[in-house]
Amino acid sequence: MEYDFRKIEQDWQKQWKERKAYKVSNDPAKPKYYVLDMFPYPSGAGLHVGHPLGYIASDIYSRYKRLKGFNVLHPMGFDSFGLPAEQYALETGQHPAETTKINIATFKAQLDKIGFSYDWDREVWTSDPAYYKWTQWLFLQLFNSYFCNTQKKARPISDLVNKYASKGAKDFTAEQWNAFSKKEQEEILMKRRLAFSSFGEVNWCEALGTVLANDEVVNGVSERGGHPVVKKKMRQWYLRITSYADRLLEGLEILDFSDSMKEMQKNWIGRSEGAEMKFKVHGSEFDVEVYTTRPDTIFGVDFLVLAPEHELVSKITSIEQKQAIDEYLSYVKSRSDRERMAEVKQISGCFTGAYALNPFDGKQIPIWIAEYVLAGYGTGAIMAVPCGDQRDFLFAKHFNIPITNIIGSYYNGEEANPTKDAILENSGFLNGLLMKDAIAVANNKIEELGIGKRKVNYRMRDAGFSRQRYWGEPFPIVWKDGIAIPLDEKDLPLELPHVDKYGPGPDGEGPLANLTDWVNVDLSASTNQDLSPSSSQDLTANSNQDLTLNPSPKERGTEQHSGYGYVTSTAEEWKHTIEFAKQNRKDPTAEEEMMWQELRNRNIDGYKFRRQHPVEGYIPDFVCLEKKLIIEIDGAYHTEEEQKIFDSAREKWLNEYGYTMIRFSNTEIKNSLPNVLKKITEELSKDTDAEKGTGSHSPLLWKGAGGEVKRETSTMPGYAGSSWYFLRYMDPHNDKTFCDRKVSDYWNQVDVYIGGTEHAVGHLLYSRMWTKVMYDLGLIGFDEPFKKLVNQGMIQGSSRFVYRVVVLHIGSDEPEIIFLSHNLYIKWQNKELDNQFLLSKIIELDPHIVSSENFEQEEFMINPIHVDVNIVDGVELNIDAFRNWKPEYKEAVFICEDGTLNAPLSFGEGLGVRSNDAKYICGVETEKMSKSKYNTVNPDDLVLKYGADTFRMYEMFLGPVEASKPWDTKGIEGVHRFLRKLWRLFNDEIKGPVWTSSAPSPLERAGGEVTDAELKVLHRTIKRIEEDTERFSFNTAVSTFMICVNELADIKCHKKEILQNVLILLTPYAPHIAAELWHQLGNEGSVLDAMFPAFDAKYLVETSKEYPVSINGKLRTNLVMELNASQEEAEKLVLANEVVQKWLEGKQPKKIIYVKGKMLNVVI
RNA sequence: GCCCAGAUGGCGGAAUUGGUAGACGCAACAGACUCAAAAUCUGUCGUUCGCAAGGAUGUGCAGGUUCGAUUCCUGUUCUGGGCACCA
Repeated sequence: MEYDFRKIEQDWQKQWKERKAYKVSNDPAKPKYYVLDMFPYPSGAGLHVGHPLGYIASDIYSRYKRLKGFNVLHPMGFDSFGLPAEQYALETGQHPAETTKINIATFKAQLDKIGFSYDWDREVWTSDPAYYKWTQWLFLQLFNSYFCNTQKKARPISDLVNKYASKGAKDFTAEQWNAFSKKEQEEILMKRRLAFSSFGEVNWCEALGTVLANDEVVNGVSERGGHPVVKKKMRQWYLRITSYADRLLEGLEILDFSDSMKEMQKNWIGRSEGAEMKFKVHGSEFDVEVYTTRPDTIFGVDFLVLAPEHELVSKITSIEQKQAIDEYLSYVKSRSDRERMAEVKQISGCFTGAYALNPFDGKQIPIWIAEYVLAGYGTGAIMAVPCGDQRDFLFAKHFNIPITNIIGSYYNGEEANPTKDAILENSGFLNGLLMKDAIAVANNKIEELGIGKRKVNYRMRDAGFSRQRYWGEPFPIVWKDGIAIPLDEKDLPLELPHVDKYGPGPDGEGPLANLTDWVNVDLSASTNQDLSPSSSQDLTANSNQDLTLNPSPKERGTEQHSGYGYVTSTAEEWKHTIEFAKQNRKDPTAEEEMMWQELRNRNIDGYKFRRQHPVEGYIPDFVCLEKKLIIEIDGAYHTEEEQKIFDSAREKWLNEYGYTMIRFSNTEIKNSLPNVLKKITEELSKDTDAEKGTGSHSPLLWKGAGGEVKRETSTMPGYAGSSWYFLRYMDPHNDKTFCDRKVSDYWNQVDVYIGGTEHAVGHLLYSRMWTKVMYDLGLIGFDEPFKKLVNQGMIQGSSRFVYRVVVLHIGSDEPEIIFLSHNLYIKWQNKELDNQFLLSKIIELDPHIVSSENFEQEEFMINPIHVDVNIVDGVELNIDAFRNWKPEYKEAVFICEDGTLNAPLSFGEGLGVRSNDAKYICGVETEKMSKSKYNTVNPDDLVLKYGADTFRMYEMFLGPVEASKPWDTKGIEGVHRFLRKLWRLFNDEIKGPVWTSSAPSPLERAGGEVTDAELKVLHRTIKRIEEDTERFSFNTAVSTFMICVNELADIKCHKKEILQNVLILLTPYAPHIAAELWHQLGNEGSVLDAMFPAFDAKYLVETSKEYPVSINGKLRTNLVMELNASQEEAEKLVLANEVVQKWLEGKQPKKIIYVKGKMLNVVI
């Protein structure tokens, strides 16, 4: 009987499905074990052999745990929101929901063929509304929580509100709090929420009108189209992960993650201890605050460096340096942080013309700006100590800044020395101190003088949580009066509306912004009638403050508000504003009217202006929204001192939102209108909207500021759904809560989590943070999601090449398509093979070609071309398959390894294969697996050809799970042979089963009593398989199985008592064949639930051993003796040994080392 | 640039606390069976000297510790991975 794996696998898969063999119940009576894979993103390309590696490993482990008696949760689902589906939709117009569905179906079909033990009843998709309802709900928990710095944990924001209302805070009293407008209160609360909204920089591409991900930006231009990309500030959502920095760091210590993984996370969090310190700017009111980890070097500071984006840059730059600084800023603008970090060696910077004063000795220190200082870290400014920091050193050298040496001979003038072991010199009160000790002394002094304080900094920043994209979870947030209001829980899920176009919305918003009907929330339709933040209902928001609202020049009042002059924020105020705007339009001054006629009629440079159009709570005279240019005409109303203050406050406010303001006097309008228009044109041509300033127009605040209720149009990023999915598997169908607490208490942490290293800092950190928040809020009972993490390595592609010979300027019309075999190509490259050889081959192919006179002068080029790895057997090309591969290769001619030609029959006789040795050998290179390199291998093909069991075992046999390795299909035969050999222990391929249930007794069936030798093989195998499986060493486990089967075959063991135990061991690895043979043996129950055989050491006990005997550490011979021989006995035997005697040459050994059970070493 | 991991035959890899380097498999070679092929089985298989017995040498490179180092230490070269809008 043959091993018909196709039938066997189909039958068993069908049976398991029908019997729900993988159904998992939440059974608290049994011990639990949770094995989880990182769920895949269902890409359109389907699976290649690299994907299942981790899945097979986890499947083996969970099946193994099941045999060990655990209730094993081993689910699978899909991370089905994401950019590729949206990109595909943009290109093809197909809705992501549709393509996602199709892709998932393909994935599942492919996975099922491999025979995984998933309970598909627990499948989750992140893009399923029933799932993302709870993603949105959890987002709201984050939104409604803050991080309590005393308790170091998340608490409901209502606690904070109560505290503010009763006790106030550092910056305000309870009375002040209660007097704040609702908007002011909300702004303060927003600064504490764990999910919060704020302005942040994004990669903005003007040409595409959209925000781009970092990897969509290459060298400052968009990956698609190559359009310029700049940094732009936009309102974004964030998670306050920085609050959890310390806990995320501490948590690592108890986790069973690889060191490199922990290191990556530590590095990412990037905790550093240091001090913040203020330097006075000479002759100005400003201070530069720097962050340093080395306050001990304070007397070595030779200059300060600000990040180019630092807010002080414009304020302290001297008139002489202004142009240089502006030029430098525009150079910096288009470069991303990553580029800036990548090109550290390129030194650039610019002197601001300003000087700071060293707080200790009053020394004047030049202030520079340079891109090596990043705005986002520390204070965005550093004190540069060239003798101690290499970057500062190079900078100083490059710009000829004198260097102060404070470390004596430790500094050699050639490079900086970051030592902490030097005794300080030239360092005022720190002189004579060891640097290490001086740090604390300096810190104390800084704090004592009140010029700074100790400060812990983190490289990690708060996690950007919004994307201006379509295919993600919509935020359960609406905006009203500039306040973010969460939807009520009963309005969840907020379903992603259907769109027809996937292009960006206006002003850099996502595609959802195009859906006007969806964005504008109809209040009457909402169940959340009052639309107030649910957790701050006890807010005694004082929104009816007696503010004079008119922001127009004419009736501007005198009260200040928010420190900016007037801000229109409440609906009530907004109504007034709009009324005023209308009024103003009807009642323009003569100058305004003149200006309007020009602006409207001229339509300057194609830009459209509006007059009396409300912007950010103000009504400017004229505004070009596209360019964010505001034109104000100073009328008779702007003479008073107070008005001037308001004007500047207003300008400041508007600048923060990215607006530029130019002012003209009425006289200018009347007398020199052409000049005015020229100025406007200049202003318009200056720089684009996007390149402008650090502030920016905020579409969201803007849209929601008008009293209307507008939906948030951003969507959540990919990691939103994946941050908590491991909990949903536990209780996937619960529509009352995200996961019942009882259920999560039972399944608890994921015991083993398997996935790639690419998620080391993204998904894993976010997921850990969410878990901690959920724990703090009492939603779950553990604060780390994954107990143990196993990283599967990448499987690389193994590319194959053919070498095409190209003859330049050949006389013939149609050049022949000729390929040169690999080793000949190498010889040709090394000039060991000349063109004459190639020539002779071409002449052999087509004698007529000789007529071409200049032929001997022709030049040759040989191009390596990727060839489909699937039509290459090892390195030998399947020539016929190649000719059929692509139409242009139909008539391909090969110069084979032995130099003979292989041409298609149509070329005439004598040009076919000349000998058996005429093989075409391909070149090999290891590269990333990708379609374009024709090196992908589809698991389906392999399963079809060899079966799922072979495929599973072969993937494991390739090498350690954690290691990256190239795929090579060739070796799969060996594993397949092993399974067939196993099969033959049970079945004679001709005579049929070795063992049949009709035979009278087990002993007769298989030839007698079980022998010690057989038991020894079995128990050694049990021991090794158990150990190897436990430590995820699946490759050695497979080899153990091979050894076991080889040995059983050698001793001709066909006994049920032995073999059925082997089958149980094998079940996790090759479930189908194990089930089939288990069944053939006449066993009743399922092998899936068999009991893992117990290892008994007594079968492995040995009494004697063949000890290796070394002389001076070099192995010379072996010696059989009692395993537990004493030192004396051993020495006696060793000295009596012939070989040892020979090496001793009559001398006495200096020493005889005897390690019991290991070896013997004679030292001469 | 910074951080991390790795380097063992023709190839994938094994060697679990320092103790017989190369398990297991692929490829290759020789042989058996066969008209032949496939399948299967047997043997050889790091390099090198030698008819052999047996030696020398060998885990990226250069050193060190040790009776003994793939394993520990120092330096060095190379390769792979990561460095926040990625599946």
